[in-house]
Amino acid sequence: MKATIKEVARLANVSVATVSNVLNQTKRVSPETVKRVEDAVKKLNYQINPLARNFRKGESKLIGFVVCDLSNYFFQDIALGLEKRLSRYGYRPILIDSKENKLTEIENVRNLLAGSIDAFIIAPTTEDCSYLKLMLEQNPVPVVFVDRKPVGYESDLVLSSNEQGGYDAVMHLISRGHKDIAFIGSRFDSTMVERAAGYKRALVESGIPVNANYIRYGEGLSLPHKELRYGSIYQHTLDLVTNYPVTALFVGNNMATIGAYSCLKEHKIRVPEDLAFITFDDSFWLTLTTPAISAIAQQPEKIGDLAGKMVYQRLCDVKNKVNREPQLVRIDTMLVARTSSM
Amino acid sequence: MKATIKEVARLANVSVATVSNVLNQTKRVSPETVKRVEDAVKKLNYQINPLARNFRKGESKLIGFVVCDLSNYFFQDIALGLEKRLSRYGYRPILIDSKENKLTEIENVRNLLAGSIDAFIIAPTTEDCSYLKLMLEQNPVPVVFVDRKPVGYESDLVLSSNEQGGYDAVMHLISRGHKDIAFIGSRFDSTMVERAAGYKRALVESGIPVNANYIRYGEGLSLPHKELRYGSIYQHTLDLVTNYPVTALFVGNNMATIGAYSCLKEHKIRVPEDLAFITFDDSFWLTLTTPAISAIAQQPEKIGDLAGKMVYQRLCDVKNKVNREPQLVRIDTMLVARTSSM
DNA sequence: CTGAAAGCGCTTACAG
DNA sequence: CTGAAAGCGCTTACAG
Repeated sequence: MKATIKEVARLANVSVATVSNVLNQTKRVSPETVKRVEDAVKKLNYQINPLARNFRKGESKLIGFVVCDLSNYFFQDIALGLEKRLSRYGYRPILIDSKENKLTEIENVRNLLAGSIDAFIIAPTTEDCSYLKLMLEQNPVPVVFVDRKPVGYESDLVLSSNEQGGYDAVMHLISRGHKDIAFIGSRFDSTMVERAAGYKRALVESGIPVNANYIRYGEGLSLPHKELRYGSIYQHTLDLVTNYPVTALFVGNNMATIGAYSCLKEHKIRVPEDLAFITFDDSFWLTLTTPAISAIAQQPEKIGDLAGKMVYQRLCDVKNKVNREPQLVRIDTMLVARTSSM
Repeated sequence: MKATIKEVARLANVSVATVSNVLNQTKRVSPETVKRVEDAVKKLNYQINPLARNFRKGESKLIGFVVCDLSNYFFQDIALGLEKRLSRYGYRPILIDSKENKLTEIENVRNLLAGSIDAFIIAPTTEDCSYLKLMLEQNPVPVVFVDRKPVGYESDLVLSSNEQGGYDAVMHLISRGHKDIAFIGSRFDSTMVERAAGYKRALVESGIPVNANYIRYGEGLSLPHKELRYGSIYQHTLDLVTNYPVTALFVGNNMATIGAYSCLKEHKIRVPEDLAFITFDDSFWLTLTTPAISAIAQQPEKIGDLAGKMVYQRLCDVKNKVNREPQLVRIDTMLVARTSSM
């Protein structure tokens, strides 16, 4: 059925070693021999058997992308960038959803590891990633983290400029005359804390006192989009607009915006007249709402691209027995001002 | 470093064949021997090397999901259902984006095939899938199609009840008193034609003449969400509301709705007062617009789940040398009426 | 019920 | 520059 390297060798009248060397350009082979081999390959329509090669080389060419919440399209966009980059190197990502559940994440990593993955890219569900120490001890593979900063496991890391993004969002609101500005993060984690830090810096620099009541965090559950709208973000939003004189709201990510904006809509809070609104994460539907929603745009595809680059570098380092310090890279964000904050 | 089956055999004082048989339950082994093997496995923390096993068995446990347009979240939701189902069988999907380009699709299939994929699930970019005949000739693997009906290659197929969904959408509009109802499909393909057929049946059954000017198709390009809004769908929408006395619009899918709804918003067409609106595909953001948008909901996760089931069945059939006719399965849709059509 | 052995299709020191 | 040969870690007839 499918030709093997042996048959190519026979037809070309050379050894399998030579065929392999021609195919992989691992050794110099005389031009005439190369020609004979290539002709035989063409004639037999030979294609290398990757199963055999991977087995032999002890690699799978698969990279596990373990995502805290795949229903968040932000991560799917990261996956797009990742796939594009990895395919250039002959690698493929395996996507797997942790559903914001630490145990699921650990189970996923364990499964992938047992399935002979070559490396990991992880958007962790919680900060504590010390479990990786034990799991990767016997079987060390490179890890690159994205979007959320891990604790307990030192490795490469790609993050957005969260603090600066938060700062830009709030400076924008302040420039529009707002002073009573609230922040709602989707959950209490390093990423949201960074965005809140930018929020605070903008206030402090502008001489506006920071009011602890104005800073909220949700639970960051992985819920179907439909249920999101009645979760804690919705409640925080309602509480803020009902019981506090806030005139502007900065929401920490796209998922939280679903809850917050649903609340404003249902309670007929006029945006921006009653409440100016801006979110982290740009999405196509932010222009289809009335009014269109302002955002601090992240660059998820770029994050994925870079993570792919970095993990490949590590893979090369392993082969070349090079040792480098873990790296932290930040990706810029950009203010996109729309009617909701104008 | 990592223990092999040989070491387990030595420690348990049995042959590697016996260890393999215990591990895979391929043969009866005496309880005492089983115990000895299991103890050895535990002691050495042995894990089977999937690379070796896959090579030996000639399978990769990977299934290629070749998607016409991954930026359409509908397909990402299918992927979610697919992944869940396949993981039960020990398989994993490899996602790959054809970007609505036939050549890219063919190239993707070729690449995956060279990468030793065990089967395909394909959402084809165009109807003509005859290229598969040649490519799978030397290396036949099961194929299941989803969402779009192929021509030139007979295989299993999972589709939504498009005709019925279109019918339901339009009957809903008619029940609200509309007679001048337009349809815009994202592109001219079998799926959109089916939805248009439901549209026509509803009109005919209600004694409303079918007006050819009211039926439009876009180009179905894979564009970034932001550019979609100024494509042909936008133009068709503008033409319809400007030059024809239409009072209701039925849009063929979620992507087209981005273009159509952007147009209505920009031209301040009041929905539903000036124009009632309903789309195919439900999405979370349809409730965040003003007004909320009615939809014929598909069940993408269920489609993915079923496609996974069917492809697995085929894989089993191949092993058991069973031959079955290609199967076509339809998944129900559901009317979700919101303010845009009320 | 158990084991010895062949072999899947490659890659890679090693020898010449 | 080329080839003979070992071997990666399994599974699977086959023999007993």
